[in-house]
Amino acid sequence: MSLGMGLSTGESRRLSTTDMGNGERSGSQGIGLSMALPFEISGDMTNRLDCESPRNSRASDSATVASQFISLSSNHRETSPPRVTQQFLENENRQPMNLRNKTSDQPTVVDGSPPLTPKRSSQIESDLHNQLKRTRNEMERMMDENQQMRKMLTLMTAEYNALHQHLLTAVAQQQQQQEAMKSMVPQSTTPNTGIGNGQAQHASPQRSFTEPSSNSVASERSRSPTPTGTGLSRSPKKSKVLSNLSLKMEDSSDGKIIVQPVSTLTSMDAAGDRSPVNRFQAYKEEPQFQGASPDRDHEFASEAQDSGSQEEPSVGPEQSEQNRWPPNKRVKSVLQDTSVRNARVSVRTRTDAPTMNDGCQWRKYGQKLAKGNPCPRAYYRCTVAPGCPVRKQVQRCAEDRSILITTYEGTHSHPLPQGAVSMASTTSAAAGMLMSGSTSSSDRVEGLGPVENSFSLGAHAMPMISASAPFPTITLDLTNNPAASPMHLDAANLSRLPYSFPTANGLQLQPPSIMNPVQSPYYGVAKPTTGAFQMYPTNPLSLQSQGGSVQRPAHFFHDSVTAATAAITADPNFTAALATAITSILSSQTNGSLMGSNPNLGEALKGALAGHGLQIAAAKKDTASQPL
DNA sequence: CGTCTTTGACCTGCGC
DNA sequence: GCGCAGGTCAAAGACG
Repeated sequence: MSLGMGLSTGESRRLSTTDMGNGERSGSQGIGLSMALPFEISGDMTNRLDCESPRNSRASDSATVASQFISLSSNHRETSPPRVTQQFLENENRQPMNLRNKTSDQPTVVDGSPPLTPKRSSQIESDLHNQLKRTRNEMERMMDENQQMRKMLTLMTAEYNALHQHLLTAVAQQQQQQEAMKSMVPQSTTPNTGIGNGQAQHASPQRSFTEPSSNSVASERSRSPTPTGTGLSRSPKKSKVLSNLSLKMEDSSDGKIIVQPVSTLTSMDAAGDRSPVNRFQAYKEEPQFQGASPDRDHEFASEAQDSGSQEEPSVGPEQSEQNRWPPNKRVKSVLQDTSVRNARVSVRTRTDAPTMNDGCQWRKYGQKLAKGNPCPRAYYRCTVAPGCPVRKQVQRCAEDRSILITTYEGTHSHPLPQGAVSMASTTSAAAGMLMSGSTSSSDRVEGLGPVENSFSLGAHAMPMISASAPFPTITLDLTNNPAASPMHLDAANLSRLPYSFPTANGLQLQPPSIMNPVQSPYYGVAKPTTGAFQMYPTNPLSLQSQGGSVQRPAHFFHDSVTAATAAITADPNFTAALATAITSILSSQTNGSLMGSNPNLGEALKGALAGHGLQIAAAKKDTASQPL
């Protein structure tokens, strides 16, 4: 910002004073200050003339003032309008001289000079009268100038304020971008957001946004007697290194972070034939950020040498690299930002089964009694692939023990089994949306305290983004579907569900054709408020947070489709998640599920989405999908 | 015998 | 610094 823009009146005074040369400042501080600021000139001069002229019309003073003003004006020609200065100089030079002549005459009377004749006296009187008249005119003109200057000052002040606001806004935006970048940097290296069936891509060593795709050494340890050495121990050093790593990546990023949904393919074979999973990928516009970052790789490689764990022959290079990382450290150090690390997707289902059959294989590695819940919490690790970092926690709801709460965390580093794709893609989309967090406008969730990555939630908002934990959690509540209670929820059944997809924006998502406020567990009304959405629940039972501590009133808000449409189209993250969820639904077409029984539904959905600029990825899991 | 589960101990972060 | 709670480890036992 230039100096002129940032100058308030006070600053002008200060800077102008310091701008002055020493000579000018030494003898005329008071005047100098007023002279230095062009906007103050008229007022000060008016006062000075008003006071000094009648009372003490000493020519020397006036001459001094004039000379001072000359010197000061020459020092502030940038800020003093030349026209005013020039006029003032002319008048000022003229006046003192006249006054001096007049005053110099007075002593002659006292000193016994020749007495004034009446003619001369009247002449002097008329001169004085003229002088007074001229001075008054000058004063009026100066006052006009003063007014104009003040107007200018007002305008400049307004301009300054506007620019200042711009500056503040720009700074705030820059900070937000940096924050977003911070949270997106891990994603940029890990397109496999959430628990989707993303497979590590060779082109870009990837790490989960929740944890950096560790090949769980601990898991390997349990299977192999080979000691993994000191690398397994929790080491603060690694945390610091990785913390620096994040910063490093951030610092080196000058370009613009782009967050966009990316639909990639995962493969069951080595070539990479993958099922469609919608993922949010933040990447730099610079190509190197889409791939491996040399610096990052170097960091990882050097650290990996320290850990000294073994490399799984069957896994890819990036995975083997990850193998060398103690899983705990990767979770807690790479992702220093709480909005980035440990994003979770919680699925609430009503089932009697001990765990939800989501198509994956899990190995229980721990059980703990959590406070406030008599039901123990079980910890599972994905065992589909040896190094898969995905973990899940299974716990029954304290209030309703028929409800099973399954919380997923991490990214599968392997192709998912056929039956796990639907769940994975859904939770992946939810996690991706959660991590995108673009519409965060509220820091608090009702009754849940501060949220790192919460979303717009009004007084009656539904905290589907759970903030009870220090990790951002998105909850997919599937408990209120009558058909789902009780039911054994497997992947196929999940696909058949009339989707109740509470998004990170708090907008309940359901396929349009089944979005029925009566039948559906939720009826979400999207309200585009300041770029975010508010969700108004209709069924309190469906609103149990994971902690079960939030009681929310049931409200029916039958808003217009227009509002929902506007809300949907306003948020690219939501649209992406919407497309993903629907894609997941459509993918079940091949299984003869909901969509299969309603062949027109798919086309209707596609048409509806196309109307919003969305495309539906290929439904078949083994075929390539199109980017959303 | 290999794999999985159980469970007490340990580690870490956080609040006071 | 201490205690608490969540999360993880890893030895021991169970099971096929």
